[in-house]
Amino acid sequence: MKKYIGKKKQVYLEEHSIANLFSFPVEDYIEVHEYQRNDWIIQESMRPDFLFYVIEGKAKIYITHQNGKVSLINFINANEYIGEMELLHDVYYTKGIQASTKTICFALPTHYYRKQLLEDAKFLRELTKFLSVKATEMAAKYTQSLAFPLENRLADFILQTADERIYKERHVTVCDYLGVSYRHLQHVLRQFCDKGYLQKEGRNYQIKQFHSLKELAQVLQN
Amino acid sequence: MKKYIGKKKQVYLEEHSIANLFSFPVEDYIEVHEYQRNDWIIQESMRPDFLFYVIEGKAKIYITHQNGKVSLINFINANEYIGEMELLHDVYYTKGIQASTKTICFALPTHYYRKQLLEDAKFLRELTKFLSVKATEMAAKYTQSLAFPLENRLADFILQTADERIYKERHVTVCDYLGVSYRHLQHVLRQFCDKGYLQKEGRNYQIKQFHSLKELAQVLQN
DNA sequence: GAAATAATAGGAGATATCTCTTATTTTGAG
DNA sequence: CTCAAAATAAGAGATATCTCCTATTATTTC
Repeated sequence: MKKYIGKKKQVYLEEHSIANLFSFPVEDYIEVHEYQRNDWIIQESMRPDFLFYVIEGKAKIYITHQNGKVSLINFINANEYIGEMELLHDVYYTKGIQASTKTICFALPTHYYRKQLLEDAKFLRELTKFLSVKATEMAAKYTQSLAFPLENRLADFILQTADERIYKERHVTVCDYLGVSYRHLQHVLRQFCDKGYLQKEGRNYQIKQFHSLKELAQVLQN
Repeated sequence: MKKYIGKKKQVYLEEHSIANLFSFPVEDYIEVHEYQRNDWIIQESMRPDFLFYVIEGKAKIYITHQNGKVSLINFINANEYIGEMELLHDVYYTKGIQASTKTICFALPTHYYRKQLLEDAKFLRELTKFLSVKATEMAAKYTQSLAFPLENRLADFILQTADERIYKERHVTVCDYLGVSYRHLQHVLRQFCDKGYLQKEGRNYQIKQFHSLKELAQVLQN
C-alpha cells in the first residue's frame, strides 16, 4: 500500500470532491491510499482503522468458511464504501477485501471522525442508500441462487461482464462468486459452447448467440 | 387491516415511544395499523404509501420468481422497518410483505414525511444500522447457502427456532425460506430422525441430540 | 359440518452439483 | 530466465437436490 502525500494527495482531494459526501471538514486527517492488484485492503477478521471510500479501481469482498470454502461475496467499485460495517457496529466479523485492480481510496481514520460521521445527515443519507442497494442486491443474489441453476446465473453473469462480446473472467474467481465448484463451472461453459452460445478462443469466450444467453438470464429478473 | 384511532391509537403512541426514532414531530399524520395473520401488509410490486415501523408481531418478505418459485427472503420482527426501500429509492421492485402473526405497526405517510425523514440524522442513523445488519445477514445467508448443504443450514434453523426443545415450524414455510424443495426437506428431516437427532411427535419434532445438531450448525459460523 | 383447499408423507427416477484425481498450461517471484 | 505455485482441463463416480406423482391428513370457508 502507498500513502499519497503532498501534491499528489492534493490533486486527488481536488479532483474527487468529497464535499458531497460529508458536511464537515475532513481534510485534517484524511489519507489517500493506493493498493495494487491482489493487495489486501482489509484482512479477514482484522478490524480496520479507516472508513474507505473508493475513488478508482475495483475490489472483492471475501469470506472464508470453516470448511475451507471461500466465497466471493461481492465486488466493490468506485464511489462505494469499505469498512462502513465496522464504523457502525462495535461487534462485527470483518470480511477480507482484496483489490482486483489498482485501487485508490480516501481513508478516514475512524478514531477521529466516527462520532461526527454518525451525526452527519448528508453522510448518513448516502450511506443509507448505499447499504439499501447492497441489501437488495444480496437478497436478489440469495434468492436467485436458490431458485435457479447455474445455467441461468452464469448466463446473466456473462452478459454483465462481457466486453465487446468477449467474456474473459477467470474461472477461479467466477466459481467463488457464483458459489459452484470449478468442475461444474467448466461443465456448464462447455455446454454453452456445445450449444453454440459461446465459442472458446484460448482463455476467452466469444458470445455467438446473444439472444440465447439473454433468454437464460432474463428469467432471473422481475 | 384495522386502523387504530382515538384512545387506542394514543395508547400505542405513548407506550412505544417514537421519540428515539425521529427528531421531529410525526404525530399529525402517523397512523397505527393492525394486520391479522396472513394479511398482506404490502403486496408484491405495489408501491406502498407508508413507511412502517413494526411494534408487535412478525412478518415475512416474499418474492415470486418468473419460474413460479417463491422465496421467503427474510422475517421481519418488532422494531424493524418496512417500506424503507421505497422511501429511499424512486425505482424499486417492491417485495410482498405478509403478517405471520397479528402485527401492529406505526405507518408514516411518505407523502408527508419523506423529505424530512431524509434530512433527519437520528432517523438515518437508526435506519443505517438496520440496513447494515440486513445486508450482513443476507450476505451470510447467501454464502452459507452456497457453501453448505441443507443438513447444516437446517440444523442451524432448527436450533434457532426451536422452543423448549420442540421444533414446530411449518414445512412449507421452511422450504421457501431455506430454498429447497418440500420433498428434500422431508428427506433431511427423516435422516435427522433416523440418526436420532430428532424424534417426530405428530407435526412437531423433539430435539433428542442437541450436540449433534449444534455440531452441524456450528460450521456455518465464523 | 361438509366441501374445498392447503399441508404432510413418501416412492421413483432425473439432474445439478460435488469430490477426487491426473495432466497440461500459465503466471509470478526472485 | 527458471522454478514453484496457480489456473485450466477433463474423466469418473458419488451425492444433494429436484420433479412428478399419488395418498392421507389438517385447515379453512361457506
